[in-house]
Amino acid sequence: MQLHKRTLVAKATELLDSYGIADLTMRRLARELDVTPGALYWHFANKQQLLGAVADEILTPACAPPRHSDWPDRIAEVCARLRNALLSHTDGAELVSASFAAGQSAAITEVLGLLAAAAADAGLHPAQADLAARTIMHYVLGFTVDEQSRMQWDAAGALPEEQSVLDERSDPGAAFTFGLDLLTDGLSVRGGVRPLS
Amino acid sequence: MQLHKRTLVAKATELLDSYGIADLTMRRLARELDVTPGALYWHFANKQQLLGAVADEILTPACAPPRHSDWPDRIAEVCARLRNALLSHTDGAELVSASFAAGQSAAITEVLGLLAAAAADAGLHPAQADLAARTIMHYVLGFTVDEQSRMQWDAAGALPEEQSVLDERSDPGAAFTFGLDLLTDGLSVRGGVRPLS
DNA sequence: ACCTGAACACCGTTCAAGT
DNA sequence: ACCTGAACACCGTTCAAGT
Repeated sequence: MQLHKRTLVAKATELLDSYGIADLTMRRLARELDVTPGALYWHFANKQQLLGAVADEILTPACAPPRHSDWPDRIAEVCARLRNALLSHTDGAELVSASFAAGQSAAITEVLGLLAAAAADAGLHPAQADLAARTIMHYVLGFTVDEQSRMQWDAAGALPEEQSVLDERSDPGAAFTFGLDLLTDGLSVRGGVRPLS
Repeated sequence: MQLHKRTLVAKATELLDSYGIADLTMRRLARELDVTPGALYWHFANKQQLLGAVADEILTPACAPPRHSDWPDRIAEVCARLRNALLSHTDGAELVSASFAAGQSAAITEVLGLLAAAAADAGLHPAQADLAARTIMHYVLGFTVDEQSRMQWDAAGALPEEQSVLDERSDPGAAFTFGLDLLTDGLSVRGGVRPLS
């Protein structure tokens, strides 16, 4: 049976979910597909490109058109979807972060577009809106890489167990929202278009 | 002559500056020091730990006590020093970013402390100040990784050459300041302590 | 205490040659 | 067009044994 880009990406995503990014190697992927390592290079020029395709796969849910019309809600919605997408795959944040840095994912560019549009609605000039979008993206990726590495570290080791108060320190969701609100507040100051609240 | 941690770190930094992070391998470092790869593992438990020590070396200039007393100036000062430190070594941002994610650098913790103190002066509660510090750190690292990869990409290839206007799009320094101001504005909104201007 | 020798178990990538 | 075979040039880490 013939090999296709999509079967490659599907199996790669499966490997990622089961064993993590360290074990997502070209050789292992080839073995799992019962082909020679060289075969993969007919479909992808190199590993970076393959990882970019996996990043696109992971980010599909985050690319859907936002439901909210108010710009602060739209930013919150896109970022929440982004974080959820990253968290639903083992080492998802790390993989997407690497693909972002390498500029290998079309889906990341799409998400950046959604964020830039929201920033423009906040009143920023196009060039500033682009910068703001990248800033938000860096925040979400950085935060989620942190969060996920802690999660996976805790899942294997001993963790202090059950805090009584659910403040920003113990609840990652609250911490995420806090940092995002910091940026959103900054946007409304610089853009001049304040949120409805 | 005996091997010491500091000679190891010094040679590793030298390798980084000359050939980049991809060529900073344990085997190459050993070769350059005229020892067997195994010798390195007497001084460092693993590669991550060695890279953490290099990150500490890189970040030394960023750990100096800030000169400014006003909190927004202090944040700007620390972040500018941080960015400069990263930019003065090949792949410096990438290396420190990795050590941050791995939690292997004491110097990063120190810088986080400086930022958290400034955020507290802006009027945030301690837990919030810690989160704000991490948010700023994610921004600076993410931005500088981007900037540096573009720099090094341009240095080897063809670049469009000389924009006439020095706006945020063409001037990395202005873009950096813009994103940082976004966060600083957010801090003053949430903290209630507005900057002097 | 500090290092060597030698191995273990891998990597990404290329490319002539086959079908 | 698509894949195999086989190589090239490497990795990080471990550990008995030497000094």
